[in-house]
Amino acid sequence: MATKRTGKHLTLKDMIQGSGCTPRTVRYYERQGLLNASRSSGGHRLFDPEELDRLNFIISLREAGWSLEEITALLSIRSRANGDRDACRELNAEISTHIERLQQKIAILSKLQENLQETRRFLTICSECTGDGRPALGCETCDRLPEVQPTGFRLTWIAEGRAGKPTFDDPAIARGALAEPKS
Amino acid sequence: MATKRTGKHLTLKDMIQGSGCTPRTVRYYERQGLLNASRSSGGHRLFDPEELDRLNFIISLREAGWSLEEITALLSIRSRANGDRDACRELNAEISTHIERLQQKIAILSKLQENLQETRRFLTICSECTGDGRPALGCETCDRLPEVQPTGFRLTWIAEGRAGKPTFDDPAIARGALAEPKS
DNA sequence: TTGCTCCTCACGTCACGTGAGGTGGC
DNA sequence: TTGCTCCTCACGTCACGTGAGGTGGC
Repeated sequence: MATKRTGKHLTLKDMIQGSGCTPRTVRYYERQGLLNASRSSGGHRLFDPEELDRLNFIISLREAGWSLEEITALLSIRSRANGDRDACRELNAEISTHIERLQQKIAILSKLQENLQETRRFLTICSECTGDGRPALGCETCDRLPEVQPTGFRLTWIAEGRAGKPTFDDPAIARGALAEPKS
Repeated sequence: MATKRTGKHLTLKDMIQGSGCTPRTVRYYERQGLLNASRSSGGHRLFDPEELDRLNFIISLREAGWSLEEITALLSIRSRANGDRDACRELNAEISTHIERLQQKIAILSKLQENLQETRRFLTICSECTGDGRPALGCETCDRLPEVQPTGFRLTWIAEGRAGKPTFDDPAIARGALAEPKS
């Protein structure tokens, strides 16, 4: 990486390139006190290299759903505590609850992932649909589909496809009473 | 679950209890067209049981970082497409990119989780700190800590603990020139 | 000197939160 | 009738986005 340096400092651009976030976000975090920056003679922000690690840490905590206020609190535990013994205990407790929340979130996302993968598998069945064995009222009782269906499939496909309209453009269906204008 | 029913419909309360979100969120989603509701004679919202599944699906997609606009688009692909053949292809593609994004996000959160778990392990070392072998300027060069440290630890502990102040309340340190008022 | 980047207002937006004041329904 | 829940404004907030108009620095 060709990180342009002003002395040993990073510019706004370095921060952007090293984190993938927007300039606005970096400026915002600095104003909120989450990042520290000195200024060049022309007023440009100059960041200590460590601030990039800090930025990336903040970004992943944000991704995990933490608010900026919670992140600020986490980062300032040691400097605001009554001595290091307390700080160590407090930080340990705080991080433990963060880990728990994180595990719950990962569990939710993993479930969603399975749901979507199953949905895709079901759509593969539908992509080979010929219209045979499917009643005129839609896919709801199609005998090519397993009875137990993932929510994603039910909500994006089954529920959106009823209202009595024919589904695939199979001639046997298109000839029926419910034929619709085709594109 | 004692879901109170008005006929076969769910009330706002049922939706709240079945999803864990706030009333405001349910109302907001309905106004945005993400949920459907009929009304009782007194103007209270009545939801079809399927709307609760829809709500929970929306919530997990939100948790995964999707915008309401993206969710709306995903849910309406079939009803807005030029026929089901197209809809099936489009939905499949859309879900595939969603799965990819989701996997990336899960990877980021898993890394963060490891980072925090490692940080906690390091803090355990610090909780047994006696002050021996640690220089007066802080923990930066403490020989009880491995050289390679997780970012979480460096940012919440090391970086917040320098500025030349003594760290643990060890008498040998407290006697030094940099002693601070203790609580 | 030219380009690209940076700067600060200042208003906009997304996804809700939070009262304020009034009504529904067991 | 009493309590609890529901309703609709309407303004607030969090974490930024998006120009507008002007300057810095290789």
